[in-house]
Amino acid sequence: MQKIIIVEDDLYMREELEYMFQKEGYETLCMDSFEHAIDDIIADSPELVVLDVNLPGTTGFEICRKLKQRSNIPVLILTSRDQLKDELHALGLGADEFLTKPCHKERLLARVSNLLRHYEGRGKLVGREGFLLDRQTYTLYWKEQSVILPENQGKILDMLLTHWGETVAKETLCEMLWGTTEYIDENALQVNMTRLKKSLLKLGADYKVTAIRGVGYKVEADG
Amino acid sequence: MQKIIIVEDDLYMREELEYMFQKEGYETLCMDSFEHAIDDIIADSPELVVLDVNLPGTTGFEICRKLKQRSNIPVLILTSRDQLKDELHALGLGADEFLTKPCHKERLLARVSNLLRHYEGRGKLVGREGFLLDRQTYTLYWKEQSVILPENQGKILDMLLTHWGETVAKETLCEMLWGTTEYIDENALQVNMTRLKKSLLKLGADYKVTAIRGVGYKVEADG
DNA sequence: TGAACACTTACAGTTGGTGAAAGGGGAGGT
DNA sequence: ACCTCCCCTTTCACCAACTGTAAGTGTTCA
Repeated sequence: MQKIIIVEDDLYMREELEYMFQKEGYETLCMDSFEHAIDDIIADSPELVVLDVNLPGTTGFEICRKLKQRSNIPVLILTSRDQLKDELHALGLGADEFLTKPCHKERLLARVSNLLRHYEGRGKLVGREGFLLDRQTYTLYWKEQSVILPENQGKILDMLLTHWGETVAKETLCEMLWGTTEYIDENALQVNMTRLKKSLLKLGADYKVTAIRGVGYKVEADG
Repeated sequence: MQKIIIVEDDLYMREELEYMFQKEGYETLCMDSFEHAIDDIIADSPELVVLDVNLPGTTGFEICRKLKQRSNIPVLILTSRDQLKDELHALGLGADEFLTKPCHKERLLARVSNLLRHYEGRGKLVGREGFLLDRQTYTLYWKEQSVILPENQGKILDMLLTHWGETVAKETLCEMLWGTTEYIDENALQVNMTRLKKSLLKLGADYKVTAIRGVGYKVEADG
């Protein structure tokens, strides 16, 4: 079942949305604490996030921006301010849809289903805008190009992308690839790293894999 | 450069849209004949199609429906009728965006760029909604699943999908695969067909490949 | 019933991913 | 300056997957 996370502080609105989505067959989850919203949402990896703009202590715009930096989860922004500049701002931040309250129930549901349709069938993707990896097939998408990575390179890149910004320990990578931390063949890992780097280079992507001496590896913007 | 096809019968509106898109850096192409619109659009394979609803002899809805049956090209429907039911109808037909005229220039451009962003990095896809093939990697997407097809199976399915509904001659398929019509090894084609069928079956897709005795093959809905 | 035509299976050749091994290169510390 | 880890790179042999050939079975239609 497709899961929708609703981030909204107004209780009445929240319950109305939840009822509406559940009646349509979606699984819903509401958030009323906004401190660790980003991490919570990513950990839950829903099919869609519905964000209110006016939230105590933060804004939907801010959550949207941070969320889009670290994931590819679809975002719908819902607000009572129907200013054009809000809509442009939201779309500029990477929001996928922008609707104003009050909104016809049918329109909201149609737009939600439209949004989910766009993301459906793509498998689960990780990465940033324009640099995405299909976790099922290890197909890497970059600027109109798509390349299939061999299994090991795909697994490594998957792990690195889900921990964007962090350094992933060599032990973690070895365990994921071969299921063992005891006898670690670091050489095999290095060879696969070389191959992954070569793949990224050949693709011309603006991202590269960097070694952190004595610790592990991480991905970062190139140049 | 990203190409946008504008289907609009009103000359003034057409030129205004064309000017706006060109100023923004898009390549534009206008259509004023609507008889072979579908085939022309697919042959041109633009990054986006902007459709007016009221057209002489047909409607934007009709073009959208037919286009979506045979391709995955993004469609934006632009109309002066701002009825909710039109919007629901458009989205129901598979349109990706629906806007009403008159529309703020900024809003239109923001929505267009939003739409293009969604399709970017997916490579070129053929097929129907929910049953799509990446022509670069031969990755087949079906209901949250994604599978990589071997080159030959991919090429065959690509050819069959781009000619949805039609029967593709065995000679055509052989020529595409091996570049020869003279010495046709039909057996090799049959073996690859068997393998493709098995792949589709394994995936559980609602589509199958059928042989047309003495002619060739085609894809159709299963069951 | 017979003759095309389509389907299926088995097999061997080729290609491409994989880890082992070994040598080269660079950063950091003494 | 030198030495020592650690990381990078290349080469080689093994293995899995894709491919066409071949041969045999099943199906359709006159």
